[in-house]
Amino acid sequence: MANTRTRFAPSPTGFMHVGGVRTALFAWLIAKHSNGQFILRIEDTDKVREVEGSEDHIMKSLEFLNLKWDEGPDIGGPCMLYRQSERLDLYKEWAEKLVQSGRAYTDPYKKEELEELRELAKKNKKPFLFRDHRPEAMPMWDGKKTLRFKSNPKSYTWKDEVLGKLSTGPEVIDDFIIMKSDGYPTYNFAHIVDDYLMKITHIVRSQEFISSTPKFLNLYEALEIEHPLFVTLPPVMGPDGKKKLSKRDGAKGILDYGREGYMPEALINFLATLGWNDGSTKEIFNINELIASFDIQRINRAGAKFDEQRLMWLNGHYIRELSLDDLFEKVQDYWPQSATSFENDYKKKVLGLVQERLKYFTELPQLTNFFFEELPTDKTLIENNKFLKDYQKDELINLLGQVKLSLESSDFSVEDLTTRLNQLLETTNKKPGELFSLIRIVTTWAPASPALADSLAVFGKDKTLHKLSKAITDL
RNA sequence: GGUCCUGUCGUCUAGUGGUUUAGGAUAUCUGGUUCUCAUCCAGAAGAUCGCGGGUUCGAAUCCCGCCAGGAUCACCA
Repeated sequence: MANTRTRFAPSPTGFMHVGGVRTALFAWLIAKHSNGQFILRIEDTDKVREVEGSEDHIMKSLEFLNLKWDEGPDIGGPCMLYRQSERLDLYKEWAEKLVQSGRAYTDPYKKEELEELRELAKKNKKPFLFRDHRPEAMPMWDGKKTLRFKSNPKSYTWKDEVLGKLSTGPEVIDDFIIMKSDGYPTYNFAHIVDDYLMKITHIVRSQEFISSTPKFLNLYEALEIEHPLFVTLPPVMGPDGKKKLSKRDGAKGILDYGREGYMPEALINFLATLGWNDGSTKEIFNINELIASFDIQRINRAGAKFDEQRLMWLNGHYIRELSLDDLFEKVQDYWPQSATSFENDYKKKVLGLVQERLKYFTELPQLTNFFFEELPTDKTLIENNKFLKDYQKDELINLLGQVKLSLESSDFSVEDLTTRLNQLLETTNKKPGELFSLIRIVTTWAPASPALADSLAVFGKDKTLHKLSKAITDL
């Protein structure tokens, strides 16, 4: 087998959502698994739909996941140019070949004429085929008019590396446009020429291209070139699990997930197992394990839903595996506003307490804000607490008074706080559910917080005592 | 409508004729970890393997039919 070369060939027509990135990842993994090359090619042949900044977004998305391309428009490579708009001469040259061999002809129809023919076919409930209307006289192609491929309709059976044997009849093959009137090639033509010239061995793309594969096969034949292996990926489904994920249903870009605090490692792990598995019960794969075990034969056929729940679990897993210092580095832009004036040491202690409950970084403020600011007194937290709801105000104040008295002589180490809290259980004759709940609530005024002694130790003596005093007055 | 693809717990999936009373993960629920949330541990519930025929001693696995969902039929990729 030749040196494996795969490509990711997006068109710069807007921001790329996670489904596109999944295609890129699979192509990248196939290349890297065989020690081959991964090529980035920009298919910018549609000047009308082109959106400024798309190419940048595509590159940033891949870079975020650390999917490096070996050849591409920014770094070049043996094929020189990796933007289709820069390769127009090549397409013209190849189109000329087809014209000369009688396999391409100038399309004489006006847009309205075609519309009419289509309408007519629809009226007669017959499928429209352009080849039924091939012009008698074929005008010379001057490189500026629309050029159509003269197809040779026939049945095809071909092999897809994922889907296996696929076949269709001649009715799906028609004369299609290969060069547009603006001088640009269509995707249908350009990608075939480029894949050949760039020595691509595997075409990795998703299922929407299955139905056009027969006409590609027809074109490969006319061009007298061999086609690469077809690797058809199952679709990525949206939240309803039925339709393909799309921007309209709120599909996000990979950089959006990055901004929300999802780690590249988690996203890669998630995307890789969306339509692929290694056959074992292994769920967690780092990038090297993926490269080593990725196998085209184990790509699934059925569509897989993009399930954010699962992504969240994976991200939480990767966050927990991080060292505190590494995590601290990564979350530095995600602290609540109120944390700005605090020392790094203090923030690090807080982070240590919430690391195991963090699922993604933008959750950080709601998990930690009470360590940096005083949340408003919320008596419903006490009224709705199953242990505290029947207590009289006086009792609560009395308990807090005892707590304050004991903690005044604590050194606020976790050990000493734990000892004193346990002693208080005995002296007050209360259950942990009652006493600890009360202290936790009045020192944080948050619905949830880390373990009590740990939290108080981070607060420190002054703040804790202040909070207790304030609670005694406020209640 | 034509053509093609797909169909196993809610979700991601294992399974390619017989250690399958269909396994794992996630999500959900319960219990434990001196309070909450989370982690971790233990456990529960959850799939008549899309449906109906057939082949076979035996089928999620092979064959046929049907159904459902999806993709595609552009001077878009």
